[in-house]
Amino acid sequence: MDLPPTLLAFPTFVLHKVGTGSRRALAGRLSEEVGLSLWEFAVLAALADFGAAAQREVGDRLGLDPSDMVRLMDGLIAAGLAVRDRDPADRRRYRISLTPDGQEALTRARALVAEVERETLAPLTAEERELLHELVTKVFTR
Amino acid sequence: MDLPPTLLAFPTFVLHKVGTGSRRALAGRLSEEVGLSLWEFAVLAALADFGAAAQREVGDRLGLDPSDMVRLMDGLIAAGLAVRDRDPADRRRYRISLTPDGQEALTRARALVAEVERETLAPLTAEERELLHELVTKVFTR
DNA sequence: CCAAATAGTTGGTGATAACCAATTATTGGT
DNA sequence: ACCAATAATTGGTTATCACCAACTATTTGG
Repeated sequence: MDLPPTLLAFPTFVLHKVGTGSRRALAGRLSEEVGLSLWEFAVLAALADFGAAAQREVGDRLGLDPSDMVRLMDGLIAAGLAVRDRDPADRRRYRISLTPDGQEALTRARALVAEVERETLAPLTAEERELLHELVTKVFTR
Repeated sequence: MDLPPTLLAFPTFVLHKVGTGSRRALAGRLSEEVGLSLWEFAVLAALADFGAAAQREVGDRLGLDPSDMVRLMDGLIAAGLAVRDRDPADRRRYRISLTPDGQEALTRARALVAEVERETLAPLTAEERELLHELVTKVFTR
């Protein structure tokens, strides 16, 4: 694959290529080695970071449609990684929380993500990785 | 959308978010303002950068399946942006080349991409944009 | 109390990506 | 001359993404 200089001259083009490449690699290994999809990992991370929450709330935070959230949670619950309890104070809502298995899966996933990321960013020094992180974060939180 | 710190702590996660975000923005404006898809833009760029070539060759360079390449070229030819001539030296191959209209569309597309990119990377200084470009290029050409 | 809003669920849609197999026309190697 | 390889084409598949409408159950504001 020998891409045209015209495209490679655009930072965002290369950025997107790197982004999708690393996402693909990560999705594959996360699925194989921990049995999680990227979205499932994101939900577990949200539950760990923000604590138990309504299904809607987690979806909103991740930018996920409520209908997609239902199906995602179905999977996590079937896998025993999360539980869905009705919020007694408002019985429309659930209180989604991590099970011990979910905590453990998240821990393993986190380590794997870090590992795959180290591999992806191997061409960079530690300072460069940090710098890259800062730059994209600055763009992202525009 | 309030993403979990666990995810934001991964450079590649933020990178991917920025990549897809800018791609979405670019695809929309390129379609509206120049009438090109991103793949069509890529093909025009390849033709301009590498000169007339066989359909297969352009597809290989861009990492595009031959069957998808056929359908993409059908569109460009119908729009009058490229022409498909049989290579007289090997009549299995085409010689794909840009028409004047194709050249002109590419010029406008290039300018638009640069403009959208400036908007996307607005939070960065010129030096930071250059640095970001270098860093992602280093990762990409692992 | 009643209407409107909210949480969750179900069952979709349309776009795109990234393939793959089979076929036809043509060429190159031996 | 013949066979294998190549270029292009056709007609698919599978997965994911990012939605949307309609519905039920429940709560809240006026």
